[in-house]
Amino acid sequence: MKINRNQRRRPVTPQRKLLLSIIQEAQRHLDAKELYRRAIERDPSISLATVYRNLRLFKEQGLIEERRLDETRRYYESKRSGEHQHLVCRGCGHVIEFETPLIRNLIEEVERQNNFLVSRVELYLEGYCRECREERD
Amino acid sequence: MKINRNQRRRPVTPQRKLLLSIIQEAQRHLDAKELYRRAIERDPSISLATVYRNLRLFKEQGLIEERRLDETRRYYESKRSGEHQHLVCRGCGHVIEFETPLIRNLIEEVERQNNFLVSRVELYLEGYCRECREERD
DNA sequence: ATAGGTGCAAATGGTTTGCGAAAAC
DNA sequence: GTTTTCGCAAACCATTTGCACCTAT
Repeated sequence: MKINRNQRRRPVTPQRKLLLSIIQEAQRHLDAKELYRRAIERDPSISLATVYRNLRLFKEQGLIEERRLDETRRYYESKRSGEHQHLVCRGCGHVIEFETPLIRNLIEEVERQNNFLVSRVELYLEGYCRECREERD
Repeated sequence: MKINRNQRRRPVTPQRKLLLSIIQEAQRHLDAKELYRRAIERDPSISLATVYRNLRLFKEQGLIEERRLDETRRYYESKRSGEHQHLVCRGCGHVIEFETPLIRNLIEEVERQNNFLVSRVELYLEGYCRECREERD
């Protein structure tokens, strides 16, 4: 049986421990630079390349999720149990997470209609939150 | 009254005509390089910078839609009437477009629950098409 | 006449990679 | 002792931009 990249032996390095714990403690989604900034406070010699390499590894191992919340960067967050999606305000940039059971129905319908097996779902909604709508008066 | 960028006078240049007609005739989503390749066949002196500048303009004017169908590039397509989403096969890379009324319900629920006004929807589904599933035997 | 567009080449910015030294197992 | 990772600097690649010239109105 072929052993794929994700199942290979993976040494536990201090850098990996540090990065993963920062991601898990974080309240918000982090991009690579922000993760690097936080990591450097605890290990000043860590490099940005290591951050990128390990983000890729964690993603392949299914430990974190990658999201695109704007046009430029990729954001990461620790993988949690509930499937959730994001709502981004064009006014203040605030990111709201939400869950809805309706998305499962939708996926089932799409799978049936297209004879497709869905393995990844990313729903991105953009608009205006209440505060930003009220401000526009 | 302030005139915003999208309402300013916009000369019709041969480059713009060419680019827009290529996008409208295209069956598939095009990225900037592919659009450039096709444009150069009809106007060998057109530049990639002009392609990018006009893609941005067309997008701001609402003539085309921008989508992310993979991790690297941005893809563009002519804006059509029906709201539709994309299903991308991880096996063969094939892109299936679909529509479903369920997504409107979903958005209404999300708007109600979060007191949010949604202005852009992007649902990205990834998985395996029938052919690619059958091949894995 | 003039605001706006074009082509070119250089810059930008997020991400990836080659390499020799160092660490994990 | 062998395999994998690390830090560094350079490379990559899609996209953007400064500039001098050109074109649509």
